[in-house]
Amino acid sequence: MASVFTETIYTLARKIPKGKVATYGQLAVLAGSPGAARAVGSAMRCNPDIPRTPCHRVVASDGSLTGYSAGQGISTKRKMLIDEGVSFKGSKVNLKLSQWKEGLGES
DNA sequence: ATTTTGACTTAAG
DNA sequence: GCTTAAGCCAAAA
Repeated sequence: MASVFTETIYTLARKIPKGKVATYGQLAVLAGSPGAARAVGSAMRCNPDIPRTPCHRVVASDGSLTGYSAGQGISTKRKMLIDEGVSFKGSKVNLKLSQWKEGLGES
């Protein structure tokens, strides 16, 4: 572990509902440090628990699947997202339909 | 404590 | 549309 910031990133990642994805920048804001998108990715790289921290639900601001060295890498990550019901736009995630919105649903 | 790197993001060419 | 450059934040060396 590195710090509470990293821990917050993992917590937020777990809060992402199935079939939805969040961007690094979004998690950074939710973590309390907007602009720390890089730090978020760095923290994810140190991801200690894959099933506990669905880093595959975290994508770039453009919906592009970056990083991820597990399995077949991007291919596996994309497959997992599709399996969860995430809408895809070619090789990228259709953020317009599947980007997670924290707490969206209240009137 | 300082320097380097990195799963990012936005702007410009 | 794709590539290159600069900016930002945090962790690791």
